[in-house]
Amino acid sequence: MPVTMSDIARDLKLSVVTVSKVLRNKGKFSTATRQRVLQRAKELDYRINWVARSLVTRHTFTIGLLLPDFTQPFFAEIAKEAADVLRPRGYHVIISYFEEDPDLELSEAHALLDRQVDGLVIASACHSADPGLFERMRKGKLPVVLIDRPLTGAKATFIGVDNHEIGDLATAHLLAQGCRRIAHLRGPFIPIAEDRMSGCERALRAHGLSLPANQIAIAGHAESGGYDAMRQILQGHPLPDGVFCFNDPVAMGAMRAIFEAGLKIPDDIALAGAGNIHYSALLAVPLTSVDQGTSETGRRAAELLLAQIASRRIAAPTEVLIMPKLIVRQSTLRGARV
Amino acid sequence: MPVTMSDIARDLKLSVVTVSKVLRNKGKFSTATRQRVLQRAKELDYRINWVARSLVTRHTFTIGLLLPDFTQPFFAEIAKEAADVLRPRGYHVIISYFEEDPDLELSEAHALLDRQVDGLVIASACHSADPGLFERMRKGKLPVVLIDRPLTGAKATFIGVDNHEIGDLATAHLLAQGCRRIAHLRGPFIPIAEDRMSGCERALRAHGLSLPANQIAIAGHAESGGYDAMRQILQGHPLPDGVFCFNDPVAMGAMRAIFEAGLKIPDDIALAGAGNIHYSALLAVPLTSVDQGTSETGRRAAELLLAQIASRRIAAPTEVLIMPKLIVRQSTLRGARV
DNA sequence: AGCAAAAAGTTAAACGTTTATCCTTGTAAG
DNA sequence: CTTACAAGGATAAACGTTTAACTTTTTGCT
Repeated sequence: MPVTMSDIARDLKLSVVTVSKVLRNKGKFSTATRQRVLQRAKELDYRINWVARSLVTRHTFTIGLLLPDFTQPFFAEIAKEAADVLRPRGYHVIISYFEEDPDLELSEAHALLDRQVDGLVIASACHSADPGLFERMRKGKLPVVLIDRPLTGAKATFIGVDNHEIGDLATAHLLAQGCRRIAHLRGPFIPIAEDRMSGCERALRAHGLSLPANQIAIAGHAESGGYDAMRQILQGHPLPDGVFCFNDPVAMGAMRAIFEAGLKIPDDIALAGAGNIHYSALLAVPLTSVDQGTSETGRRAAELLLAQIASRRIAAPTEVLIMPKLIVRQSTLRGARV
Repeated sequence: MPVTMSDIARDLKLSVVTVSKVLRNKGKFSTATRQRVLQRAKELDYRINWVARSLVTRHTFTIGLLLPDFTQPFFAEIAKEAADVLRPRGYHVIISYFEEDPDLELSEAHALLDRQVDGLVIASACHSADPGLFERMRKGKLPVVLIDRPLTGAKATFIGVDNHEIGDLATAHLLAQGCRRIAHLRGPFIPIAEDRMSGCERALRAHGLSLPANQIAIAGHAESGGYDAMRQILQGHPLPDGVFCFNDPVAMGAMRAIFEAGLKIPDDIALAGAGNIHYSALLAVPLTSVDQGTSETGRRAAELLLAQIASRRIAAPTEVLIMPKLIVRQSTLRGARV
């Protein structure tokens, strides 16, 4: 029913090939036929069928974006920045999220490949690369960029933040603010959470302190987890005077728990998060956070992917580490008291 | 290079058609060949090529989602809920955002059609439907669901919230809390913003009050606009004792401006927003907001679209109006003082 | 045994493009 | 006046499926 090239060709008594060449402006044809084709195309409101074109060119101009959860501001911004880079080059983004479920992640990844995406950006929930998936991508010479969370065993380009440094920066700042009993609400059991925690420990050791097991609670990555974990810490004793949280949503949950306990931030407990999401500045107490260069991550991931696609070969796996920046706000500002 | 059906067919000395039928489990074949095909497919790690299938079936199992900005929590949640409904049915979502730019919106809409999406969900920035676009969709019998923002002149299913009621609910609540000088930080010049404002006026009239022009400021839809608009109101006189904001981000900006002016919420000024976004509960003063049923919107939009696709015809344009709910939090709680 | 119908496949064509190769014609150089 | 080559275009095949129509073999029933 929709207008096709052969409609134009028939009307103009030309071959489809000539029409195709004119519309792509490739090959030889007279300016006369060029005009006729273009005009007829406009009259009929011709639109190319990308499915048909993709089948023969083996190029869909489509990128798969596989994220744990795009209602998290961090990932939403990644998606936006990536789309920003991709769109001017004619690419569209197929988005897929897997709610931190490794099985779903795997099946969605395959589904995106089945749709013949030209490349994949993945922020994985898995610890290690699935051999089947990566074998398939290798065979298909499909460009991949991993973001945020590296995948052990994956020979792929990775771009993320230095998570060690995040833990170190935040903790060192808490120490500089005079905190001496520091607790950590840790993330899930994935490398980036381990790194943030060990960065925290590194900073403590540098001050001759340590992170005792009873000052660590498992919060996961969401607000509710932060709330629960903080309540757990508040049961314990002695109470911490500074808390470093895996990320900002966790810190928000912690904030809620601290308020409920009738304590003050930062006076009783100083609170630091990570991620520097948009709303961190607007919270009950504006939240000190470690910025992880979200927009740069999304942007560069897209650029690296496009570069791989353009070069028609899989790049030697590179690792881009973005340096985090501490953003100090009220939640940790209690004036240094050595 | 990738494995195709003809690879399987060749190995098994069958025709491609038989392989195709087995893999789709459609048509007649013996259980013996069924086994052989399935096993060979597994051995070769065969994956269907959706581009090829789509070309002949004219069905891509792909839905276009056209949003103003998916870093806004409201739209991110819409996207998530829609994807949640769509995925179990085998659909994927191509996401596209246009930063409130009508030209970009139009070209993106056409680009999605060029990719042969099976349906479109649009939260438009335009006031009225583009005849060209809607003509194309009508001709192609392409299902569309408009969400959040209706489009005058568009004969399409619409699902959104009763914006009149939002303004009414919030304002009536402010009045019930004893506010008597109510200001409004209005959104952009689009129908939903007009409705929220006129709902606000309706509630005021019901109390024999009005919304004077100097108590209205244009905030747009973002935090920064809310900040500027509130500062403008704070220049004026008399100061309001209650403010209804177009949405929550605007209210957050207003909150910032009010604090900067050294005023207290809700004692000096009560503040109400709309949208009830996730972080509203975690702000400096937890924000009273009007919930607009975001997740229901996304979910039902997807369901309505799937229903249209299944029925193979464009539904008679229906309008689904979701009733908003007032969520009272601290930012307006000052105890009734008649 | 005879016949219809079902079962199990096959062949041909189509979906809407692009790519590669081939065929005319006109023109300029030798 | 050839010859060669370029310009402008056409034809054939391919991309990987599905659909429709057709053939052959088997089964069931009387």
